[in-house]
Amino acid sequence: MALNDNKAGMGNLDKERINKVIYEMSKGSKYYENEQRKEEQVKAKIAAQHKQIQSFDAREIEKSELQADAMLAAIEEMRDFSRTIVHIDMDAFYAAVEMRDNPSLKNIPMAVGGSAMLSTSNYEARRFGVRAAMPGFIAKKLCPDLVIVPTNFDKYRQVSKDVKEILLQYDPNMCPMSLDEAYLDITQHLAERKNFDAEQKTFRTADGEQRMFGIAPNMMLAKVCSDFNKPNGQYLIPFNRQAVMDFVKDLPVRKVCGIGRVSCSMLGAMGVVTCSDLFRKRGLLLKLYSAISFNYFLRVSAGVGSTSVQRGDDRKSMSTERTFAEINRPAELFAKCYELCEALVEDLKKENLKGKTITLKIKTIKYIVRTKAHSLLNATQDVQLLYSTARDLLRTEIRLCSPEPLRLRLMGKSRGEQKLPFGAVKPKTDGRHTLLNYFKSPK
DNA sequence: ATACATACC
DNA sequence: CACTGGTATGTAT
Repeated sequence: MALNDNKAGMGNLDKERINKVIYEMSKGSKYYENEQRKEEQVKAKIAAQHKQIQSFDAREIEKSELQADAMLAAIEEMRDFSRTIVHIDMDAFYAAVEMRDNPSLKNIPMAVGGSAMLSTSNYEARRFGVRAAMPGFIAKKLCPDLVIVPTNFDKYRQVSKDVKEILLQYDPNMCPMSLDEAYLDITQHLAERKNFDAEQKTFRTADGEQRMFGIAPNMMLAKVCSDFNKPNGQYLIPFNRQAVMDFVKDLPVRKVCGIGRVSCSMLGAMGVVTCSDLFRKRGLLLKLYSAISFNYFLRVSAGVGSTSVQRGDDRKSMSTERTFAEINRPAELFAKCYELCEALVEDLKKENLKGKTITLKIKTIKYIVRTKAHSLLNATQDVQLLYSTARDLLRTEIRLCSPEPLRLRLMGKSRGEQKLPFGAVKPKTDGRHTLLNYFKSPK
């Protein structure tokens, strides 16, 4: 429940005061109670892990270490310095666009979002501890002069599109991860530019946005780099093994994309804080984690990541969800359910897609989240069929609750991709957490 | 296949 | 007045 200071712009602020304000605003709320419940769950997981660790003997761990070393040798084989990968990240993107369009916002603390939730904040606001994913009303407590500008996605989409146009000149296979970040493989671009100084690569865009670059031999490292030297900095990891190992040596695992708050505490509980700790504890980690996770940890410890920048295949799911003031009367719950089906179908039709697995997501006023899914025999984009499926799932939930009412604050629908029958399996060069990837046959 | 958790922006 | 919304993926059953 404390301030997340993993990100940039939070260097010299009064964390203690900020955390106190956040706590005062949150404590006693249903939200806070749920967060505490979740924290307890994580603690339980750590305790279970601890118990498991105590059941291992030293010889087992040594054996696992040897096995891990063999895996590491295979990873080392795949180490590749032939590509130059760039990760670009538009700093405080939404806020930057708003400041561009209204310069009077430039020198005052400002954030984009609403009183319920902020998407991002400018650097003035960050000085007060105001940051992305913070509710606006808490931000206002931290910084009473904060100006909150409503989100204007269409505008950000347009700017994002303009920037992508430019990036495409550097890499036609450029891979956007969101409106404000992308990976590029500029190997080809560099080869075509003679006398190009690798240490002085710069991108020029006409938009005036600030942006960060990470330049490295792979995507994992490039992403970490782009977070260095904020704001508007760039950071390059030299293309040799020693430089990579030096970089990774003291790098906190939390900085690595894919290792979040929970994984970080689980690892921390066994003394793994930096990437080199992942190597140090490889014997133990092999025994504790799945093959997928362990392989990923080993790669991180070696500073090895994907070198293939390419857009993913088709989308795998599409969803719509909405938060609202409590609803508990069945008639209203069903009406909301129908409304969401309509909204989802509208989105499906925009992309001419159908769904096979319908998932109903609900969040109670205590913030408990439940999902119920049902797979149809055939994919559909028909509102009535979607609704009748979702309605049945909702009815079951209402009955399970009764005679108490089902008291909700959120409802959502999603549709899972129709599984295509003729998928071939191909080995994936990398993947954050996956070893295998499924090829989808074209529609 | 289903449910739930984690992670990312 | 008030703690999002969208997508992917891992883990467990």
